Amino acid sequence: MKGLLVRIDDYVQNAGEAEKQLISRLQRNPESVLRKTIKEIAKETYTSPATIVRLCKKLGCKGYKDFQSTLAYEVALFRESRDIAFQKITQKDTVEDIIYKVTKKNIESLETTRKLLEPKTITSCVKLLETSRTVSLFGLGTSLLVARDLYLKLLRADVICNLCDDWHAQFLTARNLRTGDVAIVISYSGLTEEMLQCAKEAKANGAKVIAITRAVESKLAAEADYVLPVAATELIHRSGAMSSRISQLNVVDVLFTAYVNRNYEFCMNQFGRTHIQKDGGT
Amino acid sequence: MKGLLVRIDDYVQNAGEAEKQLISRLQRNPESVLRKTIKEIAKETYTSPATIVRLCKKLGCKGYKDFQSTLAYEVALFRESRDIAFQKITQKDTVEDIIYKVTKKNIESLETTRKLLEPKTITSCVKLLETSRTVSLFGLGTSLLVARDLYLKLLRADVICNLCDDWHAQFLTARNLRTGDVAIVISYSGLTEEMLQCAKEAKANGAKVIAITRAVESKLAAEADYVLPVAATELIHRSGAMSSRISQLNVVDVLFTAYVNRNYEFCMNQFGRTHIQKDGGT
DNA sequence: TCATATAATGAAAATAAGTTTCATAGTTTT
DNA sequence: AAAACTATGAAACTTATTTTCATTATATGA
Repeated sequence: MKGLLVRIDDYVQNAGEAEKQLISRLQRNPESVLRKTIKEIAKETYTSPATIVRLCKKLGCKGYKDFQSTLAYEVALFRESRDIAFQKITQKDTVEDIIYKVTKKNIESLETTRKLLEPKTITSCVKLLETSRTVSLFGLGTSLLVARDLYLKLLRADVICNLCDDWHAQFLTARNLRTGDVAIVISYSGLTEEMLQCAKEAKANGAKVIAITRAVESKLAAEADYVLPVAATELIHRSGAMSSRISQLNVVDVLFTAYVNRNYEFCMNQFGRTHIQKDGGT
Repeated sequence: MKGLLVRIDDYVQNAGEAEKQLISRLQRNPESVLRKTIKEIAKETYTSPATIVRLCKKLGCKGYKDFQSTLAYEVALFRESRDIAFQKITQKDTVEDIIYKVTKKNIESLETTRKLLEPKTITSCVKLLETSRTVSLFGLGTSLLVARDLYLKLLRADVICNLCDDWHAQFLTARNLRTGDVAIVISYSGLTEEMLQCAKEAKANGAKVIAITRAVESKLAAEADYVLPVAATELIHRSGAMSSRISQLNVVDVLFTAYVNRNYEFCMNQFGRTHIQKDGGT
């Protein structure tokens, strides 16, 4: 079920005069509604309790009380997510502050990335992975680390894949692609010239291009067949620590998990074969 | 003001018999209280509406209604943060579920890692980085990606550092360490034999060892001079997607940001010199 | 021990809140 | 222009919450 405030917004167009008054009041300050009785709201908006109850029902609630508690829930979540809003790190910050702020920023970035991801796009990408002849990965700098992470995962699932460390080799890989291949190009900014070239080359050769990049101002996004967006975060600090790679890894997790879930039997069998026995992990 | 549930818990000791009944009911399932009337709760607990209202007032609310909405707010926040833990990914999950659950799991892992990090340890590690002759990084598999991330950061800050891709070369590096050097060993499980060997070798040669590893069952933690713990998460899925590397990156962010903050002028100057101009990022 | 003060509690009255019904006025359809 | 429909608020009705007050249990001190 959609959020209540969204439903209110959707309903405006069908609303009568009194209802519009009400909705305007609700939207102006949803939070204060929680502390008011139905009569008070009726008085404020020059409407009647009956109209209010009717509106609540139209919005899918059982009545005014139900409406209030649904709204309370929503407002609580909203407030929580605003809280997170970024506080810059300054030189005055203690180490304790830094731990808190850096982590918060990374969490915020994950939350935002989650909201950007569209299930349909993920599904399309998973299908592409299933049917592709080969999967080639592209990335430089920090994004190369993300590419490597995905590479390790795909390897375990026995997806035929390819990743070169340096750009020249990556470009050659792009040159050799053909119809039926998939290129996954990773670049946070979406502006790295080398990556754009790889994407164009891949496309020109008939391969499908999946980009893992920020949504805004990304030339790469414009080139790609499918875009898996990550939150456009600033630097955490002028230090250059950035949340983008964490969001990118989250996208990789989602994509790969979705892939495994659709190819469960096969993948589980593969994981059994590729599990490194000697220790518990890395 | 403390949370309502905390206040309830504080009050138990002063509570009368009927109130104890009530409190026990409230604590057992706070959420369901939101959907019940005062009479229903009274009946359930063999008490009376009067007693309930009195309790609400003792807890700092204006009455039962006020109590309910305060509780609603709290439950909403609580649910949002607790929800996370128990949800395993199953084959029935839709892609939408996967996006949600994977992200939540990663966020949970960051939250937990934040709680584990001790400011004092970070401070000690930063001091070590400042005074060390060289910093060598150790990691394999996924943890090698984390090591590379830290390597890229240290490079930019002009910290003399060292990272080899393969284990043999890493081991040789450990052999060559001496007093005044720092080894940062990254291993999620803390059980990887190769990493243990590197840590032991480094220590034997007089170098200080910082471990980025999970706190529990980690042999590496026992070897290290300083432990930067990450949350001990399970796999997100049998797929092998794991939150640990994201938590490890978060630790790297914290450590590096703290380092930069203590060496601000110098680092900013360096960043100016090492900034790659041609594009906005990777 | 027993009277008395004190605190805890529930029944029931009083108040307040929310919901439904119904009449009316305005609007659209035929 | 009549009929049907829609939106609305007043008022009746139902339900929920709060307060009052009498009762019971418990502790205190003579």
